Order: sequence, then C-alpha cells, then structure tokens
Amino acid sequence: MIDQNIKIAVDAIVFGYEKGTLYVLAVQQRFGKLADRWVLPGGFILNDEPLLTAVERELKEEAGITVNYLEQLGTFGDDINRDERFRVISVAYFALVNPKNFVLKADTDAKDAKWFPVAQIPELGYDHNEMLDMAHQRLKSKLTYQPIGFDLLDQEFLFSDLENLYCSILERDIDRRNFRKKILSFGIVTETDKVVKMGASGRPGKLFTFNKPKYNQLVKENFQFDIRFA
Amino acid sequence: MIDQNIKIAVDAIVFGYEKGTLYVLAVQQRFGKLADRWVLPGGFILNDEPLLTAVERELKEEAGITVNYLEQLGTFGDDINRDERFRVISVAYFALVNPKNFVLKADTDAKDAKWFPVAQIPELGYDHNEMLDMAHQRLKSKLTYQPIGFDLLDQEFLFSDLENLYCSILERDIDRRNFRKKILSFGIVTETDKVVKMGASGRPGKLFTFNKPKYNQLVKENFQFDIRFA
DNA sequence: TAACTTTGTGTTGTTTTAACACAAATTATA
DNA sequence: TATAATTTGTGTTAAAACAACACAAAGTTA
Repeated sequence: MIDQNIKIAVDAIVFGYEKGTLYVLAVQQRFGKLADRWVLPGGFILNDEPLLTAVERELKEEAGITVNYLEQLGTFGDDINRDERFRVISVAYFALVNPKNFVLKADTDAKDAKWFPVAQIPELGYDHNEMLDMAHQRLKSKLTYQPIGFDLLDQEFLFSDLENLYCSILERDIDRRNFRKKILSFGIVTETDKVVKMGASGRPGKLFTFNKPKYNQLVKENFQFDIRFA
Repeated sequence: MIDQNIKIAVDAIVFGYEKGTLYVLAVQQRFGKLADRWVLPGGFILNDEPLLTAVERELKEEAGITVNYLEQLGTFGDDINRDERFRVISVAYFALVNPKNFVLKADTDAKDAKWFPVAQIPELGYDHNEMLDMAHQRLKSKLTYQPIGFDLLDQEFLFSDLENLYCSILERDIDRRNFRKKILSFGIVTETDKVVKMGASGRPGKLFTFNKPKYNQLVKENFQFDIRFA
C-alpha cells in the first residue's frame, strides 16, 4: 500500500503589462506560518477538480481575475519544508492578463493582492521566486515564437504599443520599420479605421487588432510565428 | 484541514534510436487492474524523494536503464479513474538513451520491458498515449533548437548517422551538404582521426564526437543551436 | 574488372535580415 | 500664431543566410 503524505497545490505566475512595465501578481497571505508574506496566488486542489480549473478558481478567489492565457509551466516538488504537516508538490501555471480589465480584490484566503513590477519583486514565500524566474524566462522566449503579446494588450492597440511591449519585455532595441514590416507581413494584425490621438503629443496613430481566427487558420497551414532580431 | 485523497506518480517517456527507427520504452504491468497491459515506466514517489530521483529509480527498477537526458515534460492530473482507491496525478518526464548501452531487464513491478517503434506503439494503459504524443512532439521540436540528438547516438558516430537521425525523426529530407556545413560551422562536433568501414559497402567515413564542454561554453557566450531547413 | 555503394566537397541564385533618414500630423510652448 | 517638440508612417540597400544542385574518391560486391 502507498503511504504517501503529500498534498498537491497549484500556483500561478500572472503577468500584466502597462506602459512599458511588466508586472506580476502576488498575494499577501492571511494565515499559516507565512502570514503577511507575499506569495504567488495559488492553493490546494480539490479531489475531483482538474488542475486548470483549480488555478482559475484560485485566481478568482484570491484576486478576482480571469486570465487571457494560461498554460502549465512545470511542477515544483522538492520544497519539502513548505508545510510541517506534509510535503507539498505544486504545479505552476503561466498566465497573461491585461491589468486594465480588472480591479484586484483579495477575497478568501488572501489579505491583499497586488501588482509588483517584475524588476522589483520582493522575496516571496516558498520557492516562488524560482517559479517566477522560470516563468519570466518562458515569457521572454515564447514572445518570440508565439503571438502571446496580444494577450497583454488592449484589444485595439497602437503599433507603438506592440513595439514597446517587445522592447521592454525583451530588454532590447527594435528597429521600428523592420518590426512593423515583419509583423504586417504575417497578415495576422489588422488595421482598423480608428485613429487615436493618444493623449500625448504627436501625430495620431491608427489602431490595430490581432486577428486570432486568421492566425489559427495560418497555423493549420504550417505557419510559424517567429520574430527575433536585433 | 485539507482532505485530499490524491497520490503522485512519475512516468517516463524514454526514447531510443537505432538504425533509422525511433523507439520508446514500455513495460508490461504485473499487478493491478491493468495487469498484462503495456504502460510507460513509472510509479509512485516516496515521501521524501525528489521527483527526478523517483524517475531515475523507477527506470532502474523497471527496466534496468540509466538515461542520457532527462527533463520534465508536464503534469497530467485529470485521469481521475486511473485507480479506484484515489486520484493519481502524474508528472511525466522526457528521456533519451542509447539502447545499445543497456540490456533491458524487467525487475520489481514489471513483468517485461520492451522497446516499441514509436510508429507502432500499441494502446497503452492510463493516459499514456497522450503523454507519448506530447513527448514525441517535444522531441521533434527540441531536436531543432537543442543538440539533444547526440544523446541518442554512440559517443563516436558517422556524419551520416547524425543526418539519418534528423531525417527519420523529423520525417523529412535533408540536403547532406547543407546539413554538414551548418553543423560543422557551429564548432561543437569534432572530427576524430578514426575511420570506419561500417560493415556495409562504400567508402569508409570518419568518426565524429559531440564536444559538450565546447557547446556549454558557447551557450554562455549566447550561442543558439538552431537547425531547421528543408 | 565493372558495377555498386557510401563519403566528401563548392558554387550560385534567391531570400531574409540589418541598418539607416526624412516627411507628415499633431500638441506644447514661446 | 509661429516655432519647437513629439509621435506616426514609410523604402532602399548592402550583407548574411539559405536552398538547390553534381561529381570525384574510396571502398565493397558481383
């Protein structure tokens, strides 16, 4: 007979982006030996609950959000001292959301929920900094070969928004003309006829949208999104 | 209090390659409701055992092998009916080995252990066909951006071996001259002065080796292995 | 010894990438 | 209200990477 004394949790690394800054969602623990510490949102799964459902539930409960993109990141199982009562193995999920779409509200277990700039994240509880690093790495590399940047932006965006997102997350300069040429050549970004004056000074720009059905169709025809350059 | 009734297992998708054919390791179950069925090697983890250690132990126990390459593939948690007594969540690992280095021997729990050509895999127990598909996909894509093919070959190999490995796993033709040029340009494959006459007819070829320290050094200098072409 | 098999090697046209600058439309400021 | 400042929008060109292609050399088999 198996005498495992291990519990399964899910945790989420939720990235948000706004005005050139990449944020990650953390919650402040209300109970337990890490009360008051900031950790990634997450919690134990229910007996008959699929893993994905568990993450979505926790995000709803602890921060009041629903994400745009969610995928499994990896399972972190060796943090044996997370809880005195049992070993905890955690399945970490990578998620993207547009922070503008929600007002964070801590609910059940969480005392508070907050966006931290990734560059200024404090020391988190458990092995959550390690998870965050891995997720941050995943975001950077995935940005180059999957069109996930759009999940961080408004539905309609300026080309400069998209460009700045790539610049700031990948931490390098991008040639505006080459970037635009490449993205437009894919045919997955559509120009709307709306023009916006941005609030700031300068010439107004057109708004664009990501054409997801078109992208899905192209993928079926073996299209490979890929954008890497200096 | 948490009343989870879930157990954690690890499973491994172990690929082997020989003479143009890709194989995967399966074991035949001795006990339980799936007795006699073929499944991927794996089993429950011990309370204080790291996940990686658990996979290595199971591979040793069930098939008598030690792999060349091992990385986490993903966690499959929704196969709620795997066992009547409790839900099982399984962390799947992706592994590569040179089959020549071992004689398979089923040991503790397994009745038999066997290499199946991936193209002719039978229906496996649990959700193991799904895991295999995902691992197969991972192998194909990873082959193009990480030098993992060498973990499937002998330490010394003919250039044609490497080329055939790529051809057969990626299921496409490769231009021999362009392939060789590209691989050699990386500087991570060294020509030995041994010449081998292959057993078959034809001009003897030089043996090559993968220079892993050199590769690791290049990676530090931002080198990116990448080989995709028609 | 002729036929067959496998290794080894270079060139060229095409495509992709990288580098680069200025005019147009608006807002802010003097 | 003119001038400066800001942001959008757009093409060309040189360099690098890629794709396509064929034949001689060294051995084995018939």
